[in-house]
Amino acid sequence: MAKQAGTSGAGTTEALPPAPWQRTPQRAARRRRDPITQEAIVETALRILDSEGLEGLSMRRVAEELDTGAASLYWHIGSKDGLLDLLFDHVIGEQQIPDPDPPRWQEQLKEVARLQRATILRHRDIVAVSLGRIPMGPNALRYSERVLAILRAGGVPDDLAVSGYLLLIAVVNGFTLDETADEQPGGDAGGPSKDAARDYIASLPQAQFPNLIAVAGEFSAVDRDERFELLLDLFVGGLARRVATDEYRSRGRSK
Amino acid sequence: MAKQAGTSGAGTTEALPPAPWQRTPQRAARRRRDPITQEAIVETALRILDSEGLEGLSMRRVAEELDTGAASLYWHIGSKDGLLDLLFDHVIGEQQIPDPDPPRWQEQLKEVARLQRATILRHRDIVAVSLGRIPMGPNALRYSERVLAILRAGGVPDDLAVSGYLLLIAVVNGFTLDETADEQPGGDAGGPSKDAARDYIASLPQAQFPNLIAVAGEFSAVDRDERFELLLDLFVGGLARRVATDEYRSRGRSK
DNA sequence: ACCTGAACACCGTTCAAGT
DNA sequence: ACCTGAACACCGTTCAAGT
Repeated sequence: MAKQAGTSGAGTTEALPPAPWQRTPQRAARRRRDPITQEAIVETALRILDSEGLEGLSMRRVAEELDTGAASLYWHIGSKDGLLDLLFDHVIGEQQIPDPDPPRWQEQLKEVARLQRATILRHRDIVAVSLGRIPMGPNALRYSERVLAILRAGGVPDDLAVSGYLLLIAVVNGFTLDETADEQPGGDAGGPSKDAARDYIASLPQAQFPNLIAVAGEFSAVDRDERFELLLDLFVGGLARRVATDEYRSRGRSK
Repeated sequence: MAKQAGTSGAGTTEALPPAPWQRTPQRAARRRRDPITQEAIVETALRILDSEGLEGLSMRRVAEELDTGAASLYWHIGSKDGLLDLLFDHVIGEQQIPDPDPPRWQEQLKEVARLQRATILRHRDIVAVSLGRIPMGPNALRYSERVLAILRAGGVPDDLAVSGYLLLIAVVNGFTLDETADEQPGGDAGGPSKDAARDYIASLPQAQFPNLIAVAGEFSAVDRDERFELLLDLFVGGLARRVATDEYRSRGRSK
């Protein structure tokens, strides 16, 4: 709580070399280096998001990590909301979408979905950041381009390609949103909530909740990876069948 | 910005009857009545959520609407987070799930999804509230019970019923989450972002974004209701086919 | 061109004190 | 049992001022 000299202080110690007996706090080597680029701000923000969650991500916290005051950030980014825009696009850029391999478009689409899920699980609170944001940054555009390439190369007609693309990312978002709600606490070992929920359901009045009680065991029986694959099967399978149906219909009509 | 006398004031006007020439601000009649029940707090919070969004929903704002200070709320609710729990469950309670009609289970499941979407669109920011929350309140349990009843009465085996139920609400959440991102501004007439996005995409370098540009028109062509119905078809259709497959497989194995 | 300290108008929450 | 004012430790953002 007390101010540590030379850590977040006023800069009066700048000219002094570090006294050799002071235990240097690990990253002290950076010390007033790299002149606060926009990129450095985004990377710092992402690190804080991962380690402390969206709650812990404040301008003051980012600034502290960069050895400055919060006000200094506003020359590089317009606002916290603007920073979150950059953060969102940065994370989208982490996904490496493969080149189209037409006969494998269904499997490739599933790969895209698995990649999205993995990215969200790696940066759990990013889905909260994405909430009110339309993905329109440079990385988001490249991402869209490459996913659409897979669908169109696979022979999916344009209207279904767009709807399928938009629905897929929305659906994966929904799944992981639900999934990340389960274990909020940062370093909590084991999950009390999953089994606790099952026990709680089992203790409910039988007369009022016959169905819920009957299936209580199933809530924790299927694991999440399996459930995710089921979702992909339902969705991508349905999309493929739709493509086939439309092809059949338009062939029948034109010939 | 200036304080209006007698509207959010300190309560010194309590004994005075309302002067007949003052235009009474519609609900001024309440005036220091009902002794701040938990329910009143929740309802006030929901009204603020709807009119001003989650951003505008602060303890102080809720208290103001109830003619008190923020501190007074803490005797009735544990914390703001606790209030959001109550708010979430309250909104879930708005959904009226029909009694099972076994042969119509697929259509009924779609109805459940449409109801969920309508509820979210009626309280747009509720999806942000639901973010880290596991639906375990009394209304959520009743809701789960009734949806599961529809699935099981329809002959869906327990494991698929649970997965199907969980996936459906997640998927609808994802869809509406995406949908509500488009027009954030409160009373904005017309949507600039939809067409603006299309125009922006059209202005991109052809060489880098051939697919995105080719389908630019499709982004705004299909309307949201239609896209939502497509999602329901893909999902519920897929689930039904899965049920049939499993039935066939288990019959084949046992006989 | 880039950074800073101090201030403004907010937050959620606590706590001693009132009735 | 219920409510209150004042305070605490935070926010995002602005702005005059420094180099």
